[in-house]
Amino acid sequence: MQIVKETGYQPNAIARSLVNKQTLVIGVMIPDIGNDFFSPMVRGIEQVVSQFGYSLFLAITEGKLEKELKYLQLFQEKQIDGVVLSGVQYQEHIRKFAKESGIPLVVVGQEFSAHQIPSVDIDNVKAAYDATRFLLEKGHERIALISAPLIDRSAGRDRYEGFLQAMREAGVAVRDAYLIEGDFSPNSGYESMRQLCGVEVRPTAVFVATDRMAVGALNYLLDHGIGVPEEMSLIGFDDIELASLVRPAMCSVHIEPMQFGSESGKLLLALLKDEMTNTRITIPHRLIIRQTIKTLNK
Amino acid sequence: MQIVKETGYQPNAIARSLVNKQTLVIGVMIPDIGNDFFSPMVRGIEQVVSQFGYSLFLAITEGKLEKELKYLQLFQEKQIDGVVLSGVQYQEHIRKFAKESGIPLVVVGQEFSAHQIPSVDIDNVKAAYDATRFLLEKGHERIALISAPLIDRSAGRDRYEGFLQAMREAGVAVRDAYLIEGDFSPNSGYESMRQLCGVEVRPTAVFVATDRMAVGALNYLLDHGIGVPEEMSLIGFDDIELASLVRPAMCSVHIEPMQFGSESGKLLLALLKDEMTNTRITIPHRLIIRQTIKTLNK
DNA sequence: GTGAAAGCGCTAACAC
DNA sequence: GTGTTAGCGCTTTCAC
Repeated sequence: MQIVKETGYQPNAIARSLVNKQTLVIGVMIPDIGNDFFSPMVRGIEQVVSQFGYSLFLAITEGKLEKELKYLQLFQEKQIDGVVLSGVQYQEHIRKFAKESGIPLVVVGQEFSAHQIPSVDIDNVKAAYDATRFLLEKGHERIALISAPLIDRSAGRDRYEGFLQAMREAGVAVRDAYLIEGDFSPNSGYESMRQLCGVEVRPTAVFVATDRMAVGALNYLLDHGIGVPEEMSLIGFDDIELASLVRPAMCSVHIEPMQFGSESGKLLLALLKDEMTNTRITIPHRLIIRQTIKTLNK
Repeated sequence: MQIVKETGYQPNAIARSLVNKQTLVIGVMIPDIGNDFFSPMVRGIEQVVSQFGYSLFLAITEGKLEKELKYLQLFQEKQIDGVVLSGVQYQEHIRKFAKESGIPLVVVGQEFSAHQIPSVDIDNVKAAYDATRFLLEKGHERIALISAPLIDRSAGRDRYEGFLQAMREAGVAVRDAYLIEGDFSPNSGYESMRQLCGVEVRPTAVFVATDRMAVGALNYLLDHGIGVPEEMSLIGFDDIELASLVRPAMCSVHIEPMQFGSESGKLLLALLKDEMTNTRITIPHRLIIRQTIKTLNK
């Protein structure tokens, strides 16, 4: 033991992994790291798995299929113990990976449970329903929606459905001109709001499916002297820091990205111990009321 | 080869690494991943090293010494090929690591070159000098500084020095009450601005050492009906997306965090091939003029 | 208890 | 060229 200290001996984890068939590393595959959802998520994963000796292998795909495939293979070659992935474009390869690799896998923020893959997500349709309901309760009826791309199941389709559901339930019709599809960027929010303001009968409120687009929408109003919330109410989704930093501070649907990470980390850890399987975890959400919603007296 | 396909054979990179003494992974150690500087930096690293077959091992330290030490050791145990680190608190251990581990290392956004460690950074004092100089040229003389914590060499001390240097050179005195030290948070910017507005002779402009604090400062002004830039000019530093998303859009010193990553990736790659050593790379910066600076006629 | 040996899956070096 | 073997640094097994 004295010799160990004197020579500065460091055990070789590679050799150990070779015999133990366990690398103590978990792979995290995401499209982008500079993102208000993915980066706290990664932190959440790190926080829980590091307590059990695991470290992270980061796979940034930039949303490219080729990189997704490359990293999926790398996960196998490097004998990764488990993987959590999010924001995947092409589900087919993931399913194949899940079946053939034998590596425990959990998916975050995406619907995969139909394929027997454990996942953690929020209830997007319920959350969008809640946001819309809130606008309705404040007396708004001419409510528009700036949605995320509808090919995106969670942020796009599900939130779109939740919006429609609330409107339908309240018995208020929604005009086609009030339904606009953005592309996630602040700029698309800006342009969508420009369109909305050009409609003959302008809406009194808009639900924007992501905060980044909502800030763009807000900026259009600010830049054109349209009072918020006096002339137009606004509620976003995600409650990223930006929502509270902007003025007027924006109403939003709060979710906790770090919680997605910690929950998926826990799920994966359980999978690695062969405990349970095929679970689906739903993270709670809540409305955050700030300055961008006006109460209308009908 | 047919058999290979039929059996779905995957080579075992662990075994390969054991004999090759090369893991093709590079370690990235940062305090926080949800950060407008670190996350694009990581992306920059990934983009260049992935082209050469390397992947990333992510070490998130949360600024804790214990985690820094743990990961430094893990880097050795896991036979990481190279490491890039940023935002390190305790330099002593890094130096020791650099000398004893034999693992190529590059440091980003921090001054380490005195210790023979390759680094990439901007010229913080020059950048702060330029920002201050710009304010001076616009006719301002009562200029305040909201600095980052002065224990931080790059964002704190260096930018502080650059500010003073420009003021001294212009021959304009700076009052003690105009020098406030923030803590990086938007809220500290908010409170610092409150202090500044309470001074008998209010400044006409303030240079804020980071955009996040600058947004806090801006919000104080907005919340208290103080016109920006009519009554108070503002320039931030970093040019994070937030700076352009806020209204009025903020002037800032632009740096390209991704470039820090790609440059450090290139440097590390060179080190791994035994090309050069002990280099120091300086990333250029530039002023971004938006809506928060007023021109004064003296 | 302490010590020697086998083997994890690969690559390199050596034969044939 | 094709085939065999040694050995990377560790853990586990088996003998003593």
